[in-house]
Order: sequence, then structure tokens, then C-alpha cells
Amino acid sequence: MMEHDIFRALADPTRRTIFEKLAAGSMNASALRQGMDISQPAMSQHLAVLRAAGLVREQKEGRFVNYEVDPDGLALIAEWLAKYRAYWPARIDALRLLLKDMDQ
Amino acid sequence: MMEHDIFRALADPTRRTIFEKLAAGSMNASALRQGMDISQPAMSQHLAVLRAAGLVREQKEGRFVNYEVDPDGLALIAEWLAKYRAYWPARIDALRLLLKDMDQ
DNA sequence: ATAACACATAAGCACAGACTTATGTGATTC
DNA sequence: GAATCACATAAGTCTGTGCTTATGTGTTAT
Repeated sequence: MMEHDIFRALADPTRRTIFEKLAAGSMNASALRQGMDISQPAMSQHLAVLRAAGLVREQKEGRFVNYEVDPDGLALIAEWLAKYRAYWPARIDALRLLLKDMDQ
Repeated sequence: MMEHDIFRALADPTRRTIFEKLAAGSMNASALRQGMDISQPAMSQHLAVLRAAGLVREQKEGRFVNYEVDPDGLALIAEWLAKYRAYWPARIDALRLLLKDMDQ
């Protein structure tokens, strides 16, 4: 199940860091490694997990592979979260404001 | 970090099922086990993980312990998700509609 | 008071998964 | 065309974690 892949992928702190870096801008695997003290194979494996979860997608450019955030993964999380809207606290007003922001 | 506990807790399919059951209505640990083929200690351990993550909270009633969804956990997920709003696809319009629904 | 109950905790085991080193694959450079 | 580069894959190791059985703690019932 896709939902399982998503949560399992995000359960690892290293992968969340990678995702966060990609959210700040598309990058190839080597650039992602900068300042992360992680081996090249480890990075490649993490990216494979994120890709399988639909959180990240690749775009081959010669011998480089550019990675970027895949909106589909975020949509799955949003849909999962929406199932429990009955329990959303008032604090989620912040989220509502953000969405209102998107209307502009 | 709290964020880590949340994603790690939800990475387990059994715990997601438990959370889903609790979202349908508060229950004690024994009731949760119904139709789940899971031992009593396993259930207790899963609930401890969900509680530590802030996804679930307990309410002691005599020798029973009633469990319910804790909105705080969901809020943390929503806040994490909000960080990446720049990448939200149009599909998340569904979420916007739900929020509009809450205004009533 | 003693038994039965609801749940938590302890200890041990088995498997998943995050890492390592080594090697493979395809593209670029010289 | 040989070397180098960017990345993927393979195989093995080690830690984390979800399970088990056994036992502990507190509550209700008889």
C-alpha cells in the first residue's frame, strides 16, 4: 500500500532531512550529500525509498540525476490527514490561513 | 523530537489500524483487540508508542483505560505538512473544501 | 481475603532495515 | 579509448523494533 510506503519513508530522520533539502530546491544526489556525512550508496538507497513512496521524483540529466519533491506524496499525506478532520484542534487554524493564502 | 515519534509511530501498519479504530470512537485496550488477532501485551506496547507520540491519550476509568485520539498529534502532522505547501498539488483542493466545511 | 480481571512491564527472540565495502552501468572528458 | 565521474546495485553486518511468554500492579467481584 502506498500509504505505508509514505509513513515508512518518513520514519527515518535522514530521509526527512533529504526531503527537506529537496523542498528548498531541486538537487542531484551529490549536492544533497553536502554537509550530511552520509556515504554515496546510503544516499542512493534513501532516494530510492523516497522515490518508491512517491515523495520524490527524478529527472535524468546526462550522468546526473536531478531530484525534486513529488507533490503526489504530499497529497497522500493530506488525504490521510483529512480522514481525521473530526479531531483537528483549533490550532489547525494556521493551516486554514495558509490555504486561504493559496487562493490569491 | 516529537516529529520523529509521530512518523515512527505511524510507520507500523498495526498502529495505524489501532489509530483508525480509535478515530471511529474511544475504546479501551480490550475492545481494540476485537477482531485484530493481536496479543494483550502487543496491544499495550503499541498504545504506549502511540501515546508517546501524542497521537493518542488515555483516561483511566477504574481498572479500564479508555483511549482516544489526541488532536495534538494530528496538529503536528498538519504543521509538518504546511511547511511544504509550495508543493501541494491541485488535488489538495479537497482539503480546502473540508476546511471550508469546518467554518459552519 | 481471595479470585478474576484489565492492563503494564520485563526479558528474550527473530526479522526488518540502515549502514558498510565492493562492484556494476552509463555518461562525459581528455 | 581510457580514465573519470555520477549514480545504482549487491552482499554482508549490526542495530532497532515488534513479537512472544512470563510476571507485576492495581481494581472489581464474590
